[in-house]
Amino acid sequence: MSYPDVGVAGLAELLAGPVVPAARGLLGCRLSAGGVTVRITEVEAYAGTAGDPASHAHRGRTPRNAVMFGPAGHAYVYFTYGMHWCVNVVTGPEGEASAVLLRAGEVVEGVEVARSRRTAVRRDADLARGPARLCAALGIDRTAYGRYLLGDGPVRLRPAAEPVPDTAIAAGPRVGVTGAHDVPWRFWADGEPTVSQYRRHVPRTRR
DNA sequence: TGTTGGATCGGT
DNA sequence: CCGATCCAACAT
Repeated sequence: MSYPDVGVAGLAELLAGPVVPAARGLLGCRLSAGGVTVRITEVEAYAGTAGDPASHAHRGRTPRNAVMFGPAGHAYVYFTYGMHWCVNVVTGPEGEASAVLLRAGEVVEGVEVARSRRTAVRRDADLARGPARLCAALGIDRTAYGRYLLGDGPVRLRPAAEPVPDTAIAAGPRVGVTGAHDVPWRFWADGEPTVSQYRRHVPRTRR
């Protein structure tokens, strides 16, 4: 199965631009890896060093976030909470370090494979409902770090078969971030059962 | 070299 | 609500 080059080129152009339109445009796009394809239903935009305290690139370039400073269309994969992987699509021009976190998706191909990686799941809608669950369903880990997503590699991002219309996109504060609660940079396809549950960030007091 | 807490999840 | 479980980032 292949997609028209013109669609991929259009997506590349979108990702090379400002992060908020890129985030909105990623809704409905398809991400394939490890024998599973998801239709993206929820994302979050992160600005680079440009005053976004929630961004992993906020304090400048480090080995972990280095790929964010490169060209758009590459995967920024990070490990968190000692056990989970999450994936972002790098956006904007080189040096800007903006990215879009893929928070949730609907599994549209490879449901059985996804289920084999997510054995605790009951409903199909929960297979990729949450950023770490999405990576688990697709088998994405550190080996996907820095990969270009619009080529013929093992992790592929493709344009939406049916783009999510602007009127069907809801927005709200980002999940799990310590500050910037007033910035509505979480976007989701309204009414989708695959969208992750909103949890306000609660700092831990003890360990 | 040591300390701290995180763009989470699943079970209770 | 809590515990799991690693490691990046920063302080010393």
